[in-house]
Amino acid sequence: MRKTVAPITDRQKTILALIVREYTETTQPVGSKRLIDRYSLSVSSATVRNEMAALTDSGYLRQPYTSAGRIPTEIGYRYFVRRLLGDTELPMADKRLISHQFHQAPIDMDEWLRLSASILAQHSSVASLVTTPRPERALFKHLELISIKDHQVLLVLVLQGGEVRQQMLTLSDIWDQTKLATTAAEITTLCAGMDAQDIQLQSEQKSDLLQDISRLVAEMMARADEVWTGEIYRDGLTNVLAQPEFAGSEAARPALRLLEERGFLDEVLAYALSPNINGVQVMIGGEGGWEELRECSMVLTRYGAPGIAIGALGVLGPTRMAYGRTISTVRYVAGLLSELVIETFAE
Amino acid sequence: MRKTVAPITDRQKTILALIVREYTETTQPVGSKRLIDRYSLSVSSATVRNEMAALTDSGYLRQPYTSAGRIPTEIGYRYFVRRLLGDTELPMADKRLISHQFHQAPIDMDEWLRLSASILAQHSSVASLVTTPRPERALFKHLELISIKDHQVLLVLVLQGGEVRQQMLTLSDIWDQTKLATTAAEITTLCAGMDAQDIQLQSEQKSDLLQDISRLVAEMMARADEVWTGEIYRDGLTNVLAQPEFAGSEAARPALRLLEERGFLDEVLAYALSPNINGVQVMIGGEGGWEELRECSMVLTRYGAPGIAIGALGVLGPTRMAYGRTISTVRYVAGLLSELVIETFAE
DNA sequence: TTTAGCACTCTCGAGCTGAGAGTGCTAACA
DNA sequence: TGTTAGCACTCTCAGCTCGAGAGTGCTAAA
Repeated sequence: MRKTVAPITDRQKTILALIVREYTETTQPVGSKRLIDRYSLSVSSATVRNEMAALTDSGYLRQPYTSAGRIPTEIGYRYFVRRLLGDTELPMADKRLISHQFHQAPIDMDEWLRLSASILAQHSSVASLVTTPRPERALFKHLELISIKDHQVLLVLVLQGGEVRQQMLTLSDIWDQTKLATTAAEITTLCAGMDAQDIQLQSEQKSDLLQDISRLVAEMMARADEVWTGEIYRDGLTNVLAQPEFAGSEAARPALRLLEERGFLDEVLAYALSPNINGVQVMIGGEGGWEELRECSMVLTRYGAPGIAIGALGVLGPTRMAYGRTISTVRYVAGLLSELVIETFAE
Repeated sequence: MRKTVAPITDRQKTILALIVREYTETTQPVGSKRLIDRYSLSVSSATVRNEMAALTDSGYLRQPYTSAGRIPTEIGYRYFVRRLLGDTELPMADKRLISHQFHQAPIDMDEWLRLSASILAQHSSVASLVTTPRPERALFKHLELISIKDHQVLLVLVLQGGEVRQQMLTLSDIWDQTKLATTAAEITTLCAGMDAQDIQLQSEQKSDLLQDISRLVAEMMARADEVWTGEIYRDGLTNVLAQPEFAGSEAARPALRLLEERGFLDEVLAYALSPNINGVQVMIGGEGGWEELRECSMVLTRYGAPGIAIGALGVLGPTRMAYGRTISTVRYVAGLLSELVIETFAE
């Protein structure tokens, strides 16, 4: 037997895993008797009790009150997810179901994202979160200037990957549509494939309208790199409220409130999208440092393809959530969306 | 004394109004004693009791249980809102506060709408709902075709008013960017200012690429008329949960669930936008026929300017809501947004 | 028509209680 | 030395009673 950081025997691992499983199913503190009744263990309840006492000492379990059953602590959940859970695959039946829903939807990225959020929410009874995909770095594709009225001009900027950004602007002089079109075409040719910085540099050598516009374009692209102005699809917020541990309590409200706040979402998304993070991330009990999420966990991942377009998706639910199922669902949906992104945006 | 449809004396009106007011403030059934204690009435509690009994018989009030105080019925609320409330103005201080928040925000319609939702939610402690503005009927402004890769073409359609719609399409033949640009310019010239139907008709006289594209454009515009693909900004969903009558109960969940459902939102918006409806609409206790909203009310209105662009905004809260304050807030925010729409979109 | 008085009704929270679940400890056992 | 049976003990929870309090409707007098 090798030493680990947290000394925990194999039997204790088994018991911890069973308690997590039982607790996520029943929402009730798990006692030694119930455990051996339901999982035909080859030891007696007294032995289980000893092991449970040991796990409690080590911090993996806790008792809500003296002489009640045990429930996992955050540490317990973390150990379970990172060491005991392994890589669970979504059952074939579920995969087929989800894939079917995907392929009968209309061919429209918006609809796919909405659907993804809905599937995640329903499949795991949690709140879900899906962003639009976009290139890691905004690259210029096309510019259009459309005269609206007098000094008012609509600037339509198309980025590589097909993201469209528009902005209304007021020019100091009046230009006719022909002049605007020529300018737009000129910039389109000059800036093809450039990023915000390149365009910024280049704009300094120009003059007049050309300079103003291309500087503005650079600004818009810089903003596109920083702030996620894309839509964020949410679903199943009320699922969280339906969880028994939140019934009749106020505990879920701050967590849901967080999902309405742009600042929080931006931080979470920035984390999920940071390039040094790979695979599905699980944040248990507000690990990230949000007090409001104490009784919640998040399962997050990136989707898409580097160099083409990436987005983030994830799920927020009670700490007591079916991690195996949720993680594999998140992973599977991310996989499907990645395929769609590649199909749609591949250059 | 003249006969009315609902025979109700002036004193009964006063008492009904006071009960609504007191109940919305305290969330407690209102008794005769409390009423005369707090509002120095010139009659005794016994008289009030008699009037309350009469109002109960007529259906304006009800008792949650025998010998408790009274609370307004839906009928009571409706009578209050339509006959007793009058046109309340938002206090000057509130107006200034809101207007200030508006004018220090960045000049961007998206931000304004988000802000409106946030203001509505905070100001009345309810859930809010704000749509993007758009023309009553989609009118063609400009078309752009951008070659993405091989057969893939990005179609960018600009509608009058500046709404931008994009769609990726796959053509059977490969066309270079020059040809695409020429085609787009041609359609832009031919279809300027037309609506979906005109373009549909006209497309029949053309051939090939021109016909395919303009037919597609007509389709997109027809869809723009029917379905609200614009964003819907929501805020304050958790405010509703914070209301005491929903604390520890499941009653608010179905109502919030409804706000996540596109079908419901489309119906509500269609109602708020229907041209024969004017001013602020109040729907009390799920008047529209949604069972889930039994304990909720909605305050809805249209904003914008006919012929330019219109949108809808509103609020969902408990039946026991501060109608005066809410209605005037909704009206005021709609007014501000209308101004912004006119400034931004005026032709 | 209004009012004072009064008996009556109902809720709500506090306090009590027994059942039940689960524990930790001890001592016997393999 | 690890495992197990037995047992006394602890704590929650649902159900109960009960009295205070709020509010009513009725009656009879002003």
